This record gives sequence, structure tokens and C-alpha cells, in this order.
Amino acid sequence: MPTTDSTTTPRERYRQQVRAEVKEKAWQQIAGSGASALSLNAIAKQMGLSGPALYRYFANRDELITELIRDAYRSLADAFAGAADPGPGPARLLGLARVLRAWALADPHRYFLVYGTPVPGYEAPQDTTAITSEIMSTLLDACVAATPRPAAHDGRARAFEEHLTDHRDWAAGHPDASPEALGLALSFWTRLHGALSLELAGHFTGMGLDPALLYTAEATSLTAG
Amino acid sequence: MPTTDSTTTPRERYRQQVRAEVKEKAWQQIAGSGASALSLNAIAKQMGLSGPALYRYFANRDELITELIRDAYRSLADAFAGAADPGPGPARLLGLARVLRAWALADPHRYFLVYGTPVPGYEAPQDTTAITSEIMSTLLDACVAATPRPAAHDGRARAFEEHLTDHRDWAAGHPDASPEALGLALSFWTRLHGALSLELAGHFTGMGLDPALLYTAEATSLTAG
DNA sequence: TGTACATCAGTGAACGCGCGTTCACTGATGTAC
DNA sequence: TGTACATCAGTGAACGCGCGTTCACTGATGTAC
Repeated sequence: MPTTDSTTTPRERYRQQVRAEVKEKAWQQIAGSGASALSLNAIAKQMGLSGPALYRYFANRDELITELIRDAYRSLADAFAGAADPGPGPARLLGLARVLRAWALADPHRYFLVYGTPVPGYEAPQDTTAITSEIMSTLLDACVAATPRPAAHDGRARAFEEHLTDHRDWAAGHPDASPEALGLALSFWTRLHGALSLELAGHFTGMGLDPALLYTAEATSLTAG
Repeated sequence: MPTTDSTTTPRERYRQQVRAEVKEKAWQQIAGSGASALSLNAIAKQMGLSGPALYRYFANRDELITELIRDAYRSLADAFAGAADPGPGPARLLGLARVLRAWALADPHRYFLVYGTPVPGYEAPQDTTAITSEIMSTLLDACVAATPRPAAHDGRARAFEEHLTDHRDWAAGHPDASPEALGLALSFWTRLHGALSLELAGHFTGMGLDPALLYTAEATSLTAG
């Protein structure tokens, strides 16, 4: 980060620099073997330091992982908010879909750290939930814009939309959102995660399919039905 | 397994029994902490054996994991084939969807062993691909039955269906399948995996949603569009 | 500007742990005559 | 039915490894007078 607090002492600046480098190496390690293989000693060695040196910067392994997860959530929320190109609803949703895939492909293991199998023996920190609802809020904005009116209905998913009218606490910041919009947000999330996570896990390799086209097809399906 | 080969010697029968018990304990361990935490020594201790004793039954840790993965694939393929309740296409697809969720909920970590983040440093064995296409074949059968004719089209997913007509090697056993049927199979897979994996990873907890309803809504969306 | 002191980054040794895996060996089970 | 031998399950010690984490300590950097 080039921007530095003006009241920061040189020592503190150095601290932040080293912390950042530790995290950077941690991400490299995660990119290679996943989060469960993350090792403080290995990071230290990679930085030319002794193992115990890192305990000046992080209380323990869990604190480091917690920070990495929070940074990942933060990064995704920022990417989402940055794609706030307003415009017609459907186009905006497609924009979010594109941003999501780009963010995931940039670092697949980071994506799985957020949405994948939970790291064994690790409990997610509290404050990621705040960022989660930030992400959901950006998504809901686009979904509200993409569902202009209680459109013509095929009646199939009725049961679920009734359920949504009764269970909308997770969309507390959007009292204006129709059940259709809520359902759209959930479909966006689950469908794109489905296509994306199977692609990242390599389940399409050998099938000769273009994952990008499959992904786009699923994304467009959201505003077509 | 109660069924035993009649030509089997008692010693061989005992071997198979112990192998089965090792796998059983392995699954219990995986159910607790995921596959990357699987430990031969821990299994041995749990069975009242010494660590090295297991090397009579499995060449090494990788061979054990390979067998577990293959058994998981086998189990899913059998569950799918068992749901071959013929009948109208859409109902058959819904049946498969139900079976998939039940199978996943019975052992979430087993599901992730098949469709989740790949185990770090582990390469999937060759012969699972055969079972994979078995599963895909059952699914394609239902999809062909569910897409009677090149129905009225909204034209949105056109690009992808053109792509599918050119890239259908993965459906080699189903030359009769229309691009719509192929796309339906892929949507079945990705959408249901999306809803299911987010549920299993606990991403809906705290939202007050009923994952079963969400899942059913996604399943019915397949044959509604 | 120089000296005295406090702060703090980093080291090296050590602890205890669990892992996968090998090896020589014991003892029980099955087989052949 | 009994004896001689081969097969094989399981043991215990050992090797080498890497992990997270603690602790007492050195040496450099910053601060106060």
C-alpha cells in the first residue's frame, strides 16, 4: 500500500511492511497447496527469517489465517462495489457475474477460502459476516433493478417465494426488494458458484467444454426465465 | 458385505474384513475433519492396532485415499442408477435431484471428496472417470426424456447451445441427445452443486432460509425455463 | 551533539507432537505329507 | 492324526521430517535529557 498514515512512525511503517510481506508469501503458499497446508515456518524460511520471528507480527497461525480470510472477503466486496456501473438491471447483473468470475480466476484458492469447504478445525471470525452482507447488498441492488415488476409467473417456484416473503432477515437493508428479487439474488449466488467452483476444481477438464461459455449461459439464464 | 465369494479362503475373507474396517474408520475420520487430515496412525490406534500393521492392507496412504474416492464415486453412481424410476422426464429429473441431495447430506465430506476442492497434492485416479461418465449417463437419460422437442426458444443461451453441438464428446454414449438436453444436464449439475455445496459448507446458516426449499426451487427451475 | 536508557526485531536452542514409512522379528494360522 | 514347513498378521523400535510455539538472549534502532 503506497498510502501511509502521516502520523505513522518509521518503526510502525516497517511493521506493516513485514506483515504485508508475510501475508503475500502466505497467499503464494495457499495458491500452491490450499489453506490447510499453510505453515508459519515455511513462510519464515521463504523470507529469510527464523520461524519464531513471525510471532512479532502475528500472535499465532490462526490469527494469520483470520486476516487472510478477512482480506479475501474485503477484496471481493470491493471488486463487487467497483462494478457498480449503473444501467439497466440485467446488464448490471451480468457485470457482477463477470467481476465474480474474474476475481475467482485471479486466485482460485482464495475463492475457495471464502466459498469452499471450511478449513478443518477453524472457525470463521465474526466480522466477515459484516462484509458478507455488504456483498449481498451490492448484489441485491442489482437484483432489484433487474426485476421491475412482479412479472408473469410460471408458478413453479411459488413455494419458495412464499418462503422468502416470510424469511427475509438476511436482506434487512432492502425492504424494497420483492420476493422475486430475493430469489434472483440467491439464484445468482448458487448458480454461479456452482459453475465456478466446478470449473476451478477442474471438473470440466477433459470434457472439451469452454467453461466461460457455460458460465455466461448460466448468468444469462438468470434474467431470462 | 454379507455376500462373499464362495472360492474365498478364510484368510482372504479376514483380509477383506479388516480392509473394510479400516475404510470405515477412515470415513469416520473424514466426516470429522475432512480428507486432508486423514491419518493412518490414528486409524490404527482406533482399531487397537499398531501403525505399521495397516501396511499389510494398504500400500500407503495414497492407496487408501484412492479407494475411498473410488468407493464414493461408486456409491453415488449406484444411488443415481437406483433412482431410475422411469416416468415423465421432469419428474425423473426431480427424483435424481432428491437422490443427489440425500446422498450428499448423508455424508457431506464424502460429497466434497468427490465434488469439492481437490485434496492438495493428490491426483485423482484414472478409473473414477469411468464412473463419472456412468453418472453422467444416468443424468443424460433423464434429460433426454425431459426435453421432448427443440422447444420454443428464448434465444439467450444460443451461443452456448451452438458450442454444445460442436463439443459433445463428453456425451459420447448419447448421440440422440439434443443440445438442449446436454445443456439441461450441465445446468442440473452446476445449479444443484451450487445450492448443495453452499448449504453443506454452512453458508446459509444464520440467514434463516430453508435450504431444502431453495434446493427444490433450483431443481424445478431446470424444467420450467 | 553526545550520552544513558528503553524499545523492539530477530536468533538459536529446545519442547512435544504426530506424521508416513522401513525393518527385523514373534507368533499364530493354514498346508502338505 | 500327527509332524514339518510355509505363509502371513501384527509388534516395537527406529528414522527423518515438519509442525506450532516458548524462552532467554543479542544487537540494532529510536527516545529523552
